[in-house]
Amino acid sequence: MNMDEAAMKILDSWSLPESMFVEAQVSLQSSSSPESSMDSMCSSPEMCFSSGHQDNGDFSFGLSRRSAETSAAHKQRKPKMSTKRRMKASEREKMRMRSLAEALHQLRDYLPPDYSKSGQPLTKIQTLKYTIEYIKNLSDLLSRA
DNA sequence: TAGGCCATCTGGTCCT
DNA sequence: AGGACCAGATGGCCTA
Repeated sequence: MNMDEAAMKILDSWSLPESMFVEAQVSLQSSSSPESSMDSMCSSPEMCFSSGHQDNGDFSFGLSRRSAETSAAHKQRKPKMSTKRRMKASEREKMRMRSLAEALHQLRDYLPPDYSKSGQPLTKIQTLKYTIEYIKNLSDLLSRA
């Protein structure tokens, strides 16, 4: 396989300006002002995004480390959080997940269009997987240069 | 209609 | 004590 071709392919799509970083930071900031932004951005879950779908999910991380702990913990109940504290925690969690989603959306913009051939936007998982692949390709390229 | 994706809520642990 | 993080549950939307 011709390395120059590969290089051109990758580098051609590596055309996002630095301003993307600025934009990213601005939007992250704007989405992190708690009360004000919380429902202006998404008054309901469905309003937020409904991105395209194309599953390919053979994702098997070792994610079950807590199952044993939690089942044990169920037996020894902690006193419940106060409603106020629970609500605050929910808000924070919502913001945290939104900034995560926002970051993923931005990350998606950095991937070459080749990765979304279907014309539909990449899912979160696809974005992560393709990003890994993309970085691998770039590293490979650099190491051979 | 089933299945995938997503946002949100919740209760748990860990850390400061 | 309270914030951050995590994972399971839930319900809505969308597409094949």
